Amino acid sequence: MRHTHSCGELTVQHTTLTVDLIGWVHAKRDHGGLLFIDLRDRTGLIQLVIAPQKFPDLVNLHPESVIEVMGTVMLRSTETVNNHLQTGQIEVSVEQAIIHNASDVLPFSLDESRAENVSEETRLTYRYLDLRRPSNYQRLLRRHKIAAAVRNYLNDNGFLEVELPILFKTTPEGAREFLVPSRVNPQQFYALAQSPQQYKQMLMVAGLERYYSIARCFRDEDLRADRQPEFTQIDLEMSFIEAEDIYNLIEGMLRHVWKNVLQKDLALPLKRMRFREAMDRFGSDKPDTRFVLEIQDVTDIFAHSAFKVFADVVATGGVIKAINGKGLTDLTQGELKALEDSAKAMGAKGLAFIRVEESGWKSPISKFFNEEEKVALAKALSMEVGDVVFFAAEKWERACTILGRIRMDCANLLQRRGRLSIDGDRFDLLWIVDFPLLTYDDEIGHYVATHHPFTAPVPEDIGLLDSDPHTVRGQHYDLVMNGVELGGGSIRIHNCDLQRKIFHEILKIPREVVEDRFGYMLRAFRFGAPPHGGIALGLDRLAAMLSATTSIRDVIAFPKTQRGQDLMCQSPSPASQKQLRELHITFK
RNA sequence: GGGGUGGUAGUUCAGUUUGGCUAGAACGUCGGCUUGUCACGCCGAAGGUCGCGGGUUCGAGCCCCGUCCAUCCCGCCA
Repeated sequence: MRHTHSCGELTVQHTTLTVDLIGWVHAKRDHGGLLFIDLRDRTGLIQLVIAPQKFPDLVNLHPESVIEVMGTVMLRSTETVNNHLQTGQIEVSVEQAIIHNASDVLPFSLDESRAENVSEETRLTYRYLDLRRPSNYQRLLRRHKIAAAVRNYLNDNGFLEVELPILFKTTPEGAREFLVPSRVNPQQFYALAQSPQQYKQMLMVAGLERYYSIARCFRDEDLRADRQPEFTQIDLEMSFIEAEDIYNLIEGMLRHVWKNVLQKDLALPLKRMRFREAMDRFGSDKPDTRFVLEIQDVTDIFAHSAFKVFADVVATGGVIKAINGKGLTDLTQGELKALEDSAKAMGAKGLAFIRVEESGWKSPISKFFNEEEKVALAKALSMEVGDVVFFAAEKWERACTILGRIRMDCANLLQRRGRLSIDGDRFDLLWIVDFPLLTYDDEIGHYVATHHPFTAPVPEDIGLLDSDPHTVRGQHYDLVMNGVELGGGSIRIHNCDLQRKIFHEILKIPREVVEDRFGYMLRAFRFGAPPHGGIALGLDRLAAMLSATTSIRDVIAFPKTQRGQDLMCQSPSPASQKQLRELHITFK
């Protein structure tokens, strides 16, 4: 390498030294008889002092040009020291300069305060420029450190890193897949792996005992702020273990990451919460427990109410849930409307409410309540003047999720009013456990796997598979942080007969489909399959949250837009007729 | 597949409510000046397919219909 130092590493100790630096022109200040250039590389900035008459070419350079300079490190005079700059006590007096690449005028400013506001569309089109911003570099650096800490920890705990195939086969259940036509097998397709799930289970049968990979996964579903068509999982699987072993391992791994990346101690063990409790109290299977605002069940109060709407719901097996938006009686009409829209988006018909004001309750429904009901309700929800209470009267799960959404909306409103503050570096981690193994799907008329069909039932519930399938608990666990699902895993089925029963009798997958898609797996389970289980954590989400950003696009080098396009290289793009012919693809 | 928000100069936005003069501002760019700045400063100039297509109108950035793109959410994500 030709340069002697990085820009950011220079200090007063280098004074009088002759150095060779190379980097980008971060900023240029032309004073006519004197020229300043801030030279930048990934380590930081250093001010160059230049006599413009000696280097006329430097005067007309655009920012982001790449130059190399040789010069002497000088101590700045006290009145010219810049305390905002790491290297602000020194500067380099330039004696020689080479322009390696004069930049065109930039399509947008890379100045942090301005670039933040530039549309993502523009920034993604010129992603290689956007990534030059120090904040973006820091995010990729942090992601790298997380991955490195994870690898170190797992390596030290007896894990083998194994790369598993990305070209897999289509599976009947699960997410929509990307199909890849096979040239040498006409009319046959691979599917890009949604996850290494089945391969890693085969590794356990193969006797590896402990496997991990930082695995790329592909799902052809619609995108969100925290969803990309390709994403990365910290994927691992272990043999001869129980759920407790996974909790211990992952908690240790997280502590290692927190220590190495954030220089913080993570308090262990992590809390655990049953699925049922998470739904009842927070209206979500990924509860944000950083603030209270809990949901209350008021079904009993209104079981025999004169208010027909509530009584009817209870009579048909539904529940009445309520949440107290503490101190939000100053809701504007617009905010109330927005809450109503939220509720409707979650499947509610409307959003009943009570405003608790000095003059009494203001509500479209409270006139139907009798005194006894009002007293009980006020007590159950600790209603005080200034509060607003919202209701959901629905089937249990829907009532929970509606108010779960309202809870998050209320928290946002309270934050905007400055009445609720959530510490930016607070991380509430917890395990969600005791999920139901199966969920009944009304549309198709039978049960589907709540997570995936390989999840083992809790042993003492296996007998209920035939009689009460909905009560069977799965040995599944989700890891949740600040209301975001960081990952999930389970103890797997390793018994051929049980796996077959789940496929055939419970999930009603036709016999020939099972044979075609999972036949190899069932066969493997007849040759000494060890008890095993594992987990997958979303690296993108983890990196995003540890970088204090809500969009995983911020921690992915080259993310795709909501329509799955890469704006920089313009993919996807049409294929040539020749390629299509070779792949045996014809369009009508 | 559905709903919300947005698209005006290179960038970020105002202008759309109530259709009406040559569509503005800041930053950037270009030219000039400037030896201690670090968001340098001062003077001047250029820069527009108002996303695209159609319609209404004497007249459309603004109203109507369609469409494309971005983004957020619902569905979906075993």
